[in-house]
Amino acid sequence: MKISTRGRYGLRMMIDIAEHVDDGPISLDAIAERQGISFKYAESIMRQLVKAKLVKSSRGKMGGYTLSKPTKKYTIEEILTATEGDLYPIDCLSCAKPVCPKQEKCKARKMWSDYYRIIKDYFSSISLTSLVGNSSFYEDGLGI
Amino acid sequence: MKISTRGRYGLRMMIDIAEHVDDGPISLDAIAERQGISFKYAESIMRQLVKAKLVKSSRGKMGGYTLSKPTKKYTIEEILTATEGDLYPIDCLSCAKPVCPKQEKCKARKMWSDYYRIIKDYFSSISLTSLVGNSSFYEDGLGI
DNA sequence: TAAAATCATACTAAAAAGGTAGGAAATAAA
DNA sequence: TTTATTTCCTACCTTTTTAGTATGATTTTA
Repeated sequence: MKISTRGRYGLRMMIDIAEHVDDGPISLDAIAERQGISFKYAESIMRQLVKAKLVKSSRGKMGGYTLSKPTKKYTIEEILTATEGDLYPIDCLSCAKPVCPKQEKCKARKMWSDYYRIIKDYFSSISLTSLVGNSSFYEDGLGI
Repeated sequence: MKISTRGRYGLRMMIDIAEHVDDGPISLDAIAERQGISFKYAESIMRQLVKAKLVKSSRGKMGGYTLSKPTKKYTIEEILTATEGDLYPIDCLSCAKPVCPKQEKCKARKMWSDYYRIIKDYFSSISLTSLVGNSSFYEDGLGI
């Protein structure tokens, strides 16, 4: 039930880009440096974010990464899904998986699907803006 | 963000004991057989449940496991906590861990602690009774 | 054209998950 | 009191996932 470093680092990288959104493309070098993540590991996480179309990349000198839409349009749900994979607590809730043979008899399936709905709604309700800069959502000083 | 087999199997084992609560101590052999879990693996999961005082054991011939309180008094939260470990999404929320040096600046801590509260409350609100037999909570036929 | 940047593939080490093995200790029934 | 049945305990093994590294190709702008 723990989130992995990919999810945590991915979120921090998105926050980092959002906080430098006015500076043009942000190089991975700068992001990895600021976030204290190795360049190579950050690179592999960034690839997931690009693949999920959450960030746009520009190559070559002066290149880097930029958000593909306004900060406030991002939800934490889509960022976590891109980096962690789906948020299902159990694989058998996924459409992609073959139907569990015990599904009809399974006494906990509804509990898990309700749980999934709750956490998905929760993360969908929080925008990236909430985690950026002096956000009101976090004005109590609690802090990833 | 996935639950492990220990959590899922542990829950099924608790349901199994609850469904045979009137039959005296239930042998692990019978539980493992019915649940399709290897005896040895079930044994190691059961040890956690005993340690957490969720079930009582009686040794020797005719021995086995029994609930240590009425079925309806169990919450899913305590069963998952016993088998999965704590439900924290990130370790730094745990009191047992040293305080994170970035805690004051951390922009996501409140998001994670709110998340923890939500899922803890959710699982605390569901009793084991809900998952046993022809329960009303699951009368729609959805099924672990 | 050279430096700075992303892109792509493959590999490795450490940790966690999942599962086994063998036997000791306790207890109730024969 | 013996024997079969049962839980208890420690240690170990295998597989999968996580976390991170290495090497080099490709693209682009100054």
